[in-house]
This record gives sequence, C-alpha cells and structure tokens, in this order.
Amino acid sequence: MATVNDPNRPPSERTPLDRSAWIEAAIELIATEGIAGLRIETLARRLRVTKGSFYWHFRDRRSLQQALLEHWREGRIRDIHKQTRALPGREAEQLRHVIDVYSASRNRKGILIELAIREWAQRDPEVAEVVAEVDAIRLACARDLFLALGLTEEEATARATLLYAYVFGFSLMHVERMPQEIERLKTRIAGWITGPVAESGQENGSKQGFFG
Amino acid sequence: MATVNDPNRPPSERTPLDRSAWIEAAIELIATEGIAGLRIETLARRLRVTKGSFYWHFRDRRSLQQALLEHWREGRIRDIHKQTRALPGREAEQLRHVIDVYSASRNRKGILIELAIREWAQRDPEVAEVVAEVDAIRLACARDLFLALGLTEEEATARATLLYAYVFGFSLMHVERMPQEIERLKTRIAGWITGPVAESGQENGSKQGFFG
DNA sequence: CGTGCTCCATACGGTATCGTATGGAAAGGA
DNA sequence: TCCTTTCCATACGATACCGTATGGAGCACG
Repeated sequence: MATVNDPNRPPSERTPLDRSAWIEAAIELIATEGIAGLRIETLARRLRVTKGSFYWHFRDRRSLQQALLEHWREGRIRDIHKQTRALPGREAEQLRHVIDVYSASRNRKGILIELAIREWAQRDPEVAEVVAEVDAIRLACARDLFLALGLTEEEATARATLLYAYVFGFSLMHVERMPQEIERLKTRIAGWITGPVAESGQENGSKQGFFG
Repeated sequence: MATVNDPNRPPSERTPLDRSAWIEAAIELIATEGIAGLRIETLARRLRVTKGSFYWHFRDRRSLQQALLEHWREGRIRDIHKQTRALPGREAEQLRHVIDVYSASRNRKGILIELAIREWAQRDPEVAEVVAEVDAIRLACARDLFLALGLTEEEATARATLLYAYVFGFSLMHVERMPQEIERLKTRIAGWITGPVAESGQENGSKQGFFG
C-alpha cells in the first residue's frame, strides 16, 4: 500500500512519478471500478497530480491500457510458473496449492483484476489475444503437473481445463453459505479435480491410484 | 430481432414504446457494451426516440437498472427450472443437457449478459444479492438431479457446485484450439462431472455406477 | 369542439472526461 | 549565470451524458 505520493507530504518533496506508478494505480482502479472506471483524471486525483503529468508519461488513454495489459500479462506468466514449480513427487500437492492460491477467498483482489480484464477482453480483440495467451500458458503449466502424475496427454489436458475453469467459475459465483461449509466443499471438489477419476466407459482400477 | 421501431418506418406509424421495450433494448446493450455502456441516450438512439420517452417510462437510470435486474432474475429462474425438469431415469442425460445449453458455444449472448451482470455485482451489493439468489436456485436444481441419481446430499452439493463453476469458468476462458478438439475436451469433462467419481480416501465401487 | 391523457421532442443547465496548448518550477550541466 | 531537460499545473475547446422543464401531436371521450 505504499503510494508514491503521500497526501500529507508537502508538494515540495514529492517523488516524481514514472510510467510504472501510473500503471500500478491503474491496476488498483480497475480492481474496484472495472475497465470502464479507468479514467485519467480519476487516476491523477489518486496520485495527487493533474492530467498534465499523465500526458507527459503516456500518449493517451489507449497507451496506458496497453501498458497495463502488458504489465498484467508478464506478471501472470511469471506467477503461474512460480506457483506450478513442483518438487518431483509432490505434484498433486502442488495442484491443490494452485487451486488454493487462485481461489477468490485467498486472492480477492487478484480475482477482481482477472474479471475486469476478461470482461474487457469480451469487446476488445487485442485484449482477448493476451488473455488467450495467458490462459494457454496456465493450462500448459497445470497440464504438466498432471502429466508428471502419469496421466496421458489427453487426460492431462482435460483435467487441467477442468481445474482452471472451475477456479475462475467459482470466483464468479456468489455463494450464500457458512465460510467453514464452503471450505469443506472446496476441499472436496479440489480432491476430485486433482485426484482419481473413473473413466465413464471403462473399468475402474487401471487409471486410478496414479497420484499416490 | 424484432425491433419495435423500424428505422425505415415513417415516424407517423411508430408503435408506442413501453417499459419492456426499453428493458429488452437494455439487455441487448449490456451484452455488447457491459453495464457501463448502458446509457440512456444510447438506448434512445437505438430505439429511434429521444430521452423524453425514457423519462416518461422510467424515473431515472437506476430505475431502468433495477427493472433490468428483475427481468433477468425472473428469466433465469424460469429457465433453470425448465432446463432441469428431467424425466425419472434420465437425470444424467439432463445434466449433460444443462452443461450444453449453458456453455458459451451454444449460448454466446446469454453468457455475455451473465458476465456483464456478474461484473456489475462485484461493485453493487443489491445486484450481488440477486446474483446470489439465482446462483442458489441453479445450484439447488442441479443438486436435485444428482440427488435423484442416488448421491448423498453432501456429494450432490459438491457435484453441482463443480458443474456450475466449471460452466461459467469455461465461458471466461479464451481457448485457442480447433472447435472439434474443444468439443471432445468438453464432452470428456462433462462425463467426469456428471459421471462416476472415485472418492480419494475410499474404496472404489460402492458409489460408482449410480448413473447408468 | 373541448378536454384530458399518453407518449415523445426539444431545449437547458450541470458534470465528467478527453486531449491539447502552454507556462512554470526544480535541478543539473556548460 | 544561463540554458536545457524533466515533470507537472493550468486553461481551453469539445464531447457525451444526466436529469428537468416544457411544449406538442395524436387519440379517446363527453
């Protein structure tokens, strides 16, 4: 929460802003207000400067959006690689960890940013491309963990897709239950997604205990 | 696609608008532009009238939003009951049907409206309440189908949650694959969600063949 | 014909925002 | 000291929107 310019600090000793300060503030803003709420003058008020500063660092609004998107893209790619780097033999554990850190209850702000950007992607093809790239990388990372558990390529792909879709879908839901009850529910579902699944047209057993 | 006022029709023989015409147009608009794009004068242009008409039918912008939300709520509740009314013995089939009709590939516009409203719910508690109600009803409907298949209450709840979260999560994703490949993937996942799942800490068999 | 009701057009004041133009303060080098 | 560069403030025109005020066309009805 270290804002670059403290309101209590006299203007004489303000830190000069740079592009990244604007981008950080923009990320904060879309988390609460959505992409439509990303206004230059609103941002400027938050940073305790005027538009003049913005138009020195950026060409226009679109330019900030592009920088914001690129910043998000890089951060997400770095993060998913970090979160899925598993020690050999602990892949199942790592999968459950991924579900946990990406779930809304532990990462509310991150989810809000995700939702804002994905809503943005619904009506901007350039954004949709970036989102598609991030999705592909995340899916590949999750898939690799399932592959390490001994699943076939097709199974691993499907399992990773289910995991990924579930996590985001759950964050979209507005559940009315006791927090404790929700946690039990989520633990159970996470067990299904990461654990053994019986093929529907097939004998049980062969593909079962692959994860321990 | 039956717009109330055809642009080619002379103004002398226009059909008078009513609230529902405005609400329908509003739904169309948020599907493409999001909640932030729901502007009175934009709507008026689409309906070939001016603001004067709007403010005769509605008190203000908020009033339209509330009517819109109520319209969405009623429609969704009616629809989920319709989609989950299964003949005895065909519950599993009905569950796969539900996944199909709510998936983005067959219901693009509906998904866009859902996303727009859920994004809206992130920053409006009244909207969040309505969304929570719709979610609860949909979950209950899906849960009932699982219960009819012989699952325990807790299992049915978890399975319904997984189904529901998956469907919406998948609609948020931007997948870069061949359509045919995606369909195979989705069929496989739908089979897992609606079909047998092995409990991770339990013998296989007892809860297995419940659906066929 | 006159009256009232329904539905919409027009005009207005007010706010928020975009992007531009331009001036100015601070700091560092020549 | 003077000049340049960096960073920001201020002022401006233009647009889009909100909500209100008010007039007016058309139709029903006595």
